Amino acid sequence: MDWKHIQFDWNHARAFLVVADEGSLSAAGRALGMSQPTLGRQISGLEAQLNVTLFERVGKGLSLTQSGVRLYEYVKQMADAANQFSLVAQGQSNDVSGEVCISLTELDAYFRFAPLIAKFKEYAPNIQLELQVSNTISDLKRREADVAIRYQRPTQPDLITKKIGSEKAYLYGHKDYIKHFANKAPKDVSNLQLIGFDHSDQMKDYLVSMGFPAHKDQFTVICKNQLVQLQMILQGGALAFLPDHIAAQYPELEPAFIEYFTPIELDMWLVCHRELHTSKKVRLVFDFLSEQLGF
Amino acid sequence: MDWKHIQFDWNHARAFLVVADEGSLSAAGRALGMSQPTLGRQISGLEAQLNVTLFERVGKGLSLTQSGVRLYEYVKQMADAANQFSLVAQGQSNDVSGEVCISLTELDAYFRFAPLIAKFKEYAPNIQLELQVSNTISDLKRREADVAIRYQRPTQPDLITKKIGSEKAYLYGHKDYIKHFANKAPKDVSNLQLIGFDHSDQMKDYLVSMGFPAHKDQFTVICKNQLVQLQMILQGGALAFLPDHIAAQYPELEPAFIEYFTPIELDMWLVCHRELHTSKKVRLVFDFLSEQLGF
DNA sequence: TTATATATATGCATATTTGAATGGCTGTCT
DNA sequence: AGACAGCCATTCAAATATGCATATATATAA
Repeated sequence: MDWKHIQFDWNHARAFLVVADEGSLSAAGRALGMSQPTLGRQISGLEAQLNVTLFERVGKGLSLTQSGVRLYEYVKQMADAANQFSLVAQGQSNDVSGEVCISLTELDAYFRFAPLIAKFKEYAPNIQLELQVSNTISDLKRREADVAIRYQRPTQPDLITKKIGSEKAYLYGHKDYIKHFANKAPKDVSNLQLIGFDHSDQMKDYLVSMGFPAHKDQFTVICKNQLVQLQMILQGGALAFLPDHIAAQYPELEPAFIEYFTPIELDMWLVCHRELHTSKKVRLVFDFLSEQLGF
Repeated sequence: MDWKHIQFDWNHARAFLVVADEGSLSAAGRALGMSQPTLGRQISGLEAQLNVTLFERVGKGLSLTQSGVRLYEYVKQMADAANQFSLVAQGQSNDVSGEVCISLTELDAYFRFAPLIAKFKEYAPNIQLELQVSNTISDLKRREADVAIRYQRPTQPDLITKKIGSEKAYLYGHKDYIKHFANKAPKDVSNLQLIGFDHSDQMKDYLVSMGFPAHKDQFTVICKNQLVQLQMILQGGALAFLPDHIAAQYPELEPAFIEYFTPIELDMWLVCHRELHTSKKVRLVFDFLSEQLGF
């Protein structure tokens, strides 16, 4: 390997980037927590070492020369890599260790989080995760979980929330079952079997509001566990609500009465205690989920 | 902009890279022109700052930890960008200025070099180029040119040579002209008109060796200037040798007797005085041409 | 085992880099 | 015009990083 081309002072390169972005030595100094003379000397040093004039000193502030503009691109690349480096280093950091508890739904745990665990292990090898898989909303205030994925915007003011996505839910069923009432309107279909979420009338009322004369008797099964619901509709013989990104993974599933319904729109929120957000390990998990699950 | 993630010491990151590549602090010190204790302290400093153990001290030499392996990728990226930075900086350098004389053929000047001048201006704004366009081989020893593109390997020992490509030359002509003797063998075509390069019998002898009974009388025009030759065969009525990459730019040109000839193979050499190669400006031009025209 | 070569770690004198203070310059607002 | 705010350059003492000399550890080979 030939190292002679990387022998210039890399910290000076960083100074160059920040000064170019901030527009002045003073501003760069503030942004970087260094003094203005230091930045000035670093820039001069780099210019001397490279024999290139990077800035034109023009009264108030500096401005990049043409050479500076051309070189900017490459320090930018260095900084991007440095950023990644730092980010990954944070995860590998020895003092980021311990357990973090995540509350999420069965569907998210199964379909969204499970594929990420290998990546997470690389990202933060010293953190152990506890998954609290349920559809009941855990109480972050009582520390039932450190981070939660929710489908309703939390109202408590002392929580940090971040919208990380949105999805649509349709009424899905096995295509063989749906075939029986293809082209029919919901009101013309009798004896349709539904799988309900709980004993509340929420789902029934929603269907009725869409012009579907649903009745309590049609709820063959009531089950909060969405994975079980999914398994049931895969067997055919009943319909249930399912987010479309999950139904898309099963070619045998099809939406029912798609032209009669407006889908249920659900926003996906990442939630965390305000004070926990200052904890390195929790923050790391929060950021990881936000980055991996986000838009 | 948020700079807090790039606040670690970038020079320490470089130390990390070199130590990882060289396998030991001492080797890295030698490679980098620094002392072994310095490298050692830089690595320790980085480890302390990131709170990550990068190396395992294992008797003789160090070896990367798992965290080190993961982070290596990113310092590598930093170094790649740093390399680019340095390379471009060299071109922008104020002390790389002056005139450099390039000797090349008309075809290369016209077709290969002309498209590069804007890029070269960016690459080295302070260098002025003089092009010596001719097909006679300039004498680099007498400083008739600083850099030359040649199609014969130079034999003088005090020249730096680098093979930067190879091309094939066929006998080309306008397709309307070639139509007249389509499917005929060269020996069955009488009165074919050729454009010769000089008064030597080189071209004639080559054609004869290929089973083409060429005769001196058939050389309508003798002209060393290849651009003029090209212009003439574009008018139709004669054939001339032309590198295929140039003929490819003119759809109206077609190779003649392609199945009866093995093409002339030409290697393209970049040549430069051995002592001139230590001159920054000449070296820069040499490297630029090598990179831009090379394979 | 012992000698050797090569590695890392440490103490210390020296060289370099840094920040606070200061002065000078430029553009802006009243 | 004059006061002011914001910037860069310089000075100098203090903090920091560096290299040399050297002590120590570990493989390899006689």
